Amino acid sequence: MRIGELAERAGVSTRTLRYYESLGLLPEQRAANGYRVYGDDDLRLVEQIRVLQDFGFGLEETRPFVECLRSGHPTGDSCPASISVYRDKLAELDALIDRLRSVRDQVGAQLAEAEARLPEAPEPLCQMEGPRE
Amino acid sequence: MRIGELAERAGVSTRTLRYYESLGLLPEQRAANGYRVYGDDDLRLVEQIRVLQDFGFGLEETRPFVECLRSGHPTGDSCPASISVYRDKLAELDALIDRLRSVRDQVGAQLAEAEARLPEAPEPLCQMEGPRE
DNA sequence: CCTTGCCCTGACGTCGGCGTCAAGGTCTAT
DNA sequence: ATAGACCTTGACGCCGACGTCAGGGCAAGG
Repeated sequence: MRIGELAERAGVSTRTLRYYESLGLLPEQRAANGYRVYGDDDLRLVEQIRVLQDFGFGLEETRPFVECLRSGHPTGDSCPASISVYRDKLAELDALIDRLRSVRDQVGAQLAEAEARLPEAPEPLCQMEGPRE
Repeated sequence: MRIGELAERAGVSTRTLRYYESLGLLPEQRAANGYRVYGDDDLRLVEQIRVLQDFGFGLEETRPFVECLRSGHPTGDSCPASISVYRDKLAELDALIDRLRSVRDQVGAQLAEAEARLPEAPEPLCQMEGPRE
């Protein structure tokens, strides 16, 4: 399989695949004419990367998972290094969520306060009261 | 007050203040020698920007608040445009928090699953059982 | 031969919020 | 007069994950 097919099957651009390769996430296998050549296992690598990216992982954080897969393990998280990244991410997420909730509450309070100070025309579409015609 | 003093009082760099000015967030008042000149009300502008930034607002989102203050209102959120930004931000925060919670749960589930598949040496510091010496 | 469709490398652009350096002007104190 | 502390503009650098363009090669069909 060449890069275009892998890109389509994985739902990413060829540019993205070349970028992953430049980071060492994808192998550099080439055909005689210089074209990149991939197998089904490489599709699995890209899928693993995408799943983690959807979770908000940076590409560097996907590296342990990718290397785990490439070393023959059945899943990317079959290795201690991947587990460790999971744990770090969980802690990071918890901290972030807490911060965001705090911010949310503060913004909510500010909004309520500001609305209370500005109790003007919530419905500018109200009717005129003058005589009709 | 010149830019260095305002920067120190506001707890930001002079570069930051010039950047704000380039965005039109701060006024462009100059002394005869070309130096920027600020008043206490400008300190309030910067403080307003900083508070909102800590909440995760982008600089463009602080603009309504800044303009509200500059137009003479007692607080930056005394204007409808600011209220509107508050509302948008609240919705954005709620959506983000929901997404993050979902991700957190998924990552947590993946972690649990991976740990279950890899039930090896949780405590590598366990004692050896061979004969001593 | 020519087009079409794939592939290649290299390099600049994007977004936000500045940091940092360069090269110079201004004001104050000694 | 000169040092030192302040100020000015201009411009490049950074981070991440690519998008996009330029300029060219390879392979197959008509």
